[in-house]
Amino acid sequence: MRSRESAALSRTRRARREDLIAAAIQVISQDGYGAASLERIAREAGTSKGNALYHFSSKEELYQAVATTLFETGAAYMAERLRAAGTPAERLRTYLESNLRFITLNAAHVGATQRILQNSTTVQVIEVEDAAAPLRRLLQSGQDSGEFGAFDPEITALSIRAAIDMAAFLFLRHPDLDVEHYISETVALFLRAVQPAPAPSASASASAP
Amino acid sequence: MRSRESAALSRTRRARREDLIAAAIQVISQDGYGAASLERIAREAGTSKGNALYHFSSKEELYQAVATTLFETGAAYMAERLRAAGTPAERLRTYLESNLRFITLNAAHVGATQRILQNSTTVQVIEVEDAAAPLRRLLQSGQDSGEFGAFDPEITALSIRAAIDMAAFLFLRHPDLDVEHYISETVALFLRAVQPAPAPSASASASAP
Amino acid sequence: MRSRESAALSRTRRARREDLIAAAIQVISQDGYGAASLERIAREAGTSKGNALYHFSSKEELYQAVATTLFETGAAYMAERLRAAGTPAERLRTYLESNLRFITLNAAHVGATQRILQNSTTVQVIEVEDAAAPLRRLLQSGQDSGEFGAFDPEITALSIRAAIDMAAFLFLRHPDLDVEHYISETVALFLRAVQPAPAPSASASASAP
Amino acid sequence: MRSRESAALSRTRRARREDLIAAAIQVISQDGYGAASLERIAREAGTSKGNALYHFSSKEELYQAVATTLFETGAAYMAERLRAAGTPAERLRTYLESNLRFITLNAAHVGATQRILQNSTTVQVIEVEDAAAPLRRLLQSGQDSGEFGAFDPEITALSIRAAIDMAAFLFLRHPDLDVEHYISETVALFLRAVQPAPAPSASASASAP
DNA sequence: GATGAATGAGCCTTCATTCAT
DNA sequence: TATGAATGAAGGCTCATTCAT
Repeated sequence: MRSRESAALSRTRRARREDLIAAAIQVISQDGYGAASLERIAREAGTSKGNALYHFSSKEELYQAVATTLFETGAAYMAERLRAAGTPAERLRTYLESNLRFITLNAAHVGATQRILQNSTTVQVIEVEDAAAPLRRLLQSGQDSGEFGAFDPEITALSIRAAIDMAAFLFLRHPDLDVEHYISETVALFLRAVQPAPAPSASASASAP
Repeated sequence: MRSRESAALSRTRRARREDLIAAAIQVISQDGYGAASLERIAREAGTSKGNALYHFSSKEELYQAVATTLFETGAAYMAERLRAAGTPAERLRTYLESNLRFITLNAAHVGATQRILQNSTTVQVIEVEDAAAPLRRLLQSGQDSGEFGAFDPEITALSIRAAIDMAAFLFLRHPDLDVEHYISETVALFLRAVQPAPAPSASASASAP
Repeated sequence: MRSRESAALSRTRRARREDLIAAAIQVISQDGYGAASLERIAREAGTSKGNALYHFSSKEELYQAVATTLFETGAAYMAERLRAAGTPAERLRTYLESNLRFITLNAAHVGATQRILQNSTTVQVIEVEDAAAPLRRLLQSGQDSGEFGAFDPEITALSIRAAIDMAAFLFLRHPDLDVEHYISETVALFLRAVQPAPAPSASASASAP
Repeated sequence: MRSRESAALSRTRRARREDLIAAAIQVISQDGYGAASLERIAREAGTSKGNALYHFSSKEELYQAVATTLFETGAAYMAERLRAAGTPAERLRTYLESNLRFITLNAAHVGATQRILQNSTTVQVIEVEDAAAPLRRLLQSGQDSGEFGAFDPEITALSIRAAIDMAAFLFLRHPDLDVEHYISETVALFLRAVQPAPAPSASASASAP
């Protein structure tokens, strides 16, 4: 006779860890990084501080898990969307859309991880490589093909990354934001920015007759 | 004992406060917000924890002073540059240039203040208004005059602010960055982005034969 | 290591709290209110400052517990003694005797609580009502029945309370005092004081011929 | 031309000390013993912490001065009133009246001194002798002359002292108290208490038929 | 797996005291 | 005399971590 309670008690190791990761995200998002003590997080997860340290040998390790799970799910999410090749402009659109949509779906997780990475000295992201590097290569390929205009791809990549990285806090502060509108506007903004300059022909001045 | 250091001893109250503000910026920039204890900051300023609390009645007040001095100097810096009116495009250029140049000149101060505002619950910036509001109005005036294209000025303003706010950490991480190049590229990027769409001439419609 | 002290280790939460309450009483009685630091109290209880704050969330809460336990035991002690009704004189005798005897049995606890109530701004006693009120009513009932003389029951009650409240420090300073003698003398003193004035007969004026 | 300011600046040493003593009394009475820091007291006296320690070499010395001035003025006040001899009953009346009246006139000073003596380990009162001793001798002389009844003079003296010592806090808590009524009632209370037992006349024995 | 108890380090803050001016 | 500046000790409290059960 396996009671429901026994099912609850036999929670697998993984489930408990996920509870704690979710609790850490929740506490950091709600009360701030500074207020996120192990005691507080464990209580949020419905367990004890001692047990939390049974599943994660240190607080830093729990925070590392928060970051790692985010990058794993994020990478999986975007990998399938970015796989399909296309023109650089299409790939830039897909990159922005998938990034922003993933962030809107995981705003608390993203925001908490950003706080952790900002404040922790030991938590590291696996991809040590500059987060803007893939984007820079994408922009360069667009310039090589003549589809994009002339600009410093490094700096442009950084500006695009800034807009993306800001999104989590934007959505956390304004939960009622129209996500689709925000995404399409941001995509359009940067697509305009990377377009080649219009030929300085008569038609250019024609817009202000 | 230290009677020879009369110069050091005659330090006025203001000088000591400035020392402590500078030390707080330095420690936060160098060792991180979490490592910035009063003891550490006071040592960095060449004084004692007790004396630091003699000049600032609490740690929060010291942090508030870090934020306030930044906004005061920042407002003074940009006020004279933004005073001169001009076309919206010129004003956007000036806004971006003065913001970014001020940040490059005060990267540590800006970065430390951002960390403080993120982590402190009590430190407040005087201008409660949304930091993106003046920018949004600037963009709207450009649209009204027909100089700028059609886009959501709120979202565009947020993206521009994101690029600006990111700059401090960028310069802190990469002190060897070519500041002028970075500024001119960023300005050009967003000026392109707000331009009106080119007239749907033959070359433009060529993409859909 | 300490696995042999299973008795000590199995101490329940309540036992540890009682240890700390007893230690607080001991330290305050012995070294004074000002010297009673949490560190000192915890050492006296055989534990650490951190653990003391694990059992009581603040020093004030520990002090509140010192006061509360005193009033609980005191109320229980006197309730059964005062239950039995009787003439006002008998009830006054019982009130004084039970109060004073309880104090002699708990002099350190009473004295420490008085110091706490004098010095703490937050510790409160449950019975907000004036401590002299029940005594005042007792005196009034004696006057109504004619058993007591004419006097201001409020002021008399205050004087009796003063004698009672002083007792704890008296016994702490003079541990060798004859308790029973002290109690019976104090009872007799105040019983005389509340007696009706003797009839102004010849015999009364005879003492001053 | 001696301006008023110069008069203020040339305050004599004694005047400054008295200011500080008065400020200490005020702060202790108003904010409590625990809140009475040197900084707070000096500010109340209109001077600086450093200057306070110029006039009193330590905080304890200031507190000692608070106690000493009280006992000097108190002794002077009562000496002239107690000088005139009389019957023990008259002297007891005078003792109580002068004590209580002095306390009502100096309630804050008396209360502050009591707090200081309770909390300080070093402040001492000059008359180390038991404060109740003169009273005990007074009571004994009344018993020797047959004017007072049979009771333990030591314990009675302590009860009377308790009523007196409580008076300061009573008046501080209830500033609207009718002082003269309080004094006359208290005097009458203890005069009754020390009277000889009434002769076992018929009316007295009537209570035990 | 899980918990309560316990510890020790570190932090902010208060405060008496010292000292140069 | 008087003050501002500075120091160091001490206190209450938080918290990550350890451990016995």
